[in-house]
Amino acid sequence: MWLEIRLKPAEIVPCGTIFVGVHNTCPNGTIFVFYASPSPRSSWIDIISVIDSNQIVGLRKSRSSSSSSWTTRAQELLRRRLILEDDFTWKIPTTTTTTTTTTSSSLEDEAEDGKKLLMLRYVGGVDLSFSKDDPSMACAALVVLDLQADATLNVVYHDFTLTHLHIPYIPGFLAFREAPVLLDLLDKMKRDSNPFYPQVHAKLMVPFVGFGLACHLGVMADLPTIGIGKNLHHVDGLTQSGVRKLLEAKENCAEDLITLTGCSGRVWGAALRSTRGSLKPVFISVGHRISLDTAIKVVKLTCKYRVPEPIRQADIRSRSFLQKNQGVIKKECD
DNA sequence: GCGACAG
DNA sequence: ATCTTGTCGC
Repeated sequence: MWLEIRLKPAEIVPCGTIFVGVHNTCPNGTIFVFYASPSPRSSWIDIISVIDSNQIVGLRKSRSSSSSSWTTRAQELLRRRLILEDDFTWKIPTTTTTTTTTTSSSLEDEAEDGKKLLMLRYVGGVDLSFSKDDPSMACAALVVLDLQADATLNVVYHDFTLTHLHIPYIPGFLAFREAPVLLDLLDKMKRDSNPFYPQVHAKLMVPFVGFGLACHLGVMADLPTIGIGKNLHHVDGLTQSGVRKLLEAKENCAEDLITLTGCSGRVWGAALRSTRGSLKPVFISVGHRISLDTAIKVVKLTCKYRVPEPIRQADIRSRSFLQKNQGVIKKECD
């Protein structure tokens, strides 16, 4: 539900559009406010808390003390709930190189306290594709892959939503644009009690930054999440060319992996050359309820190609679904 | 201060 | 993100 206010040039400079409303990326008791300025650089997003119907508190984004990036109050509220350590009940399969038919490559294992530990099996992935003709039209995809012992990475579930996105892309605020429809897809799957729902022994992979989409979705859906980026969002002194240089320097090292530490000393994630042939790395960050080390292990397990398979499949399938169906949608609108 | 910036 | 053509290599 949205209230859209179009401002006249006299009211604010530069003039733009303010959206106010409830939003499924909002913590309870809060309202989403989004100002889309003609210049994306000066757009902002925030969530305000509601005291009663007439009073509101809190406003505007604030400068994060730990880095050079901007965060909103919304992101700060969600960050309080973020868990940065492993917090799940499953076990990670051994890497493919060591899976020499361990006769009982068992799907269960005994934990120290006697509890059964399930092997990680269902890994989710999400992505959005956009229409060329109508940039506001998008197809969101959720896929779940089966991470069997033979590592075939079969897609066992997929679902799509065609939608219109009224919130523009602003670096640092991607989650406000893409999280709502992805949360809907997850909710639908959970409501249906789908056996492949990536809840207990699974993960969802999404692009990231700071408190980015992966963290945002992870907290909102209460799922362990990993952030995957094909490009690096430049924060805290980190640049893609800088990372490239570091990787070149490590050219002959065994591990094609570097930790991304910003000028502030904060560790933002890792850059990994996931395929032997790829010069360009993928960028990994923790989302929710997972450590960076574990996140990297899971990414390695799901990399048939440069981009981890859950993300790749979500990307491919969302694009083809959009191309098959946007014509149908257009006809309906006539 | 300005510019850089996931998709 | 989106649009392309060809091209190289297994």
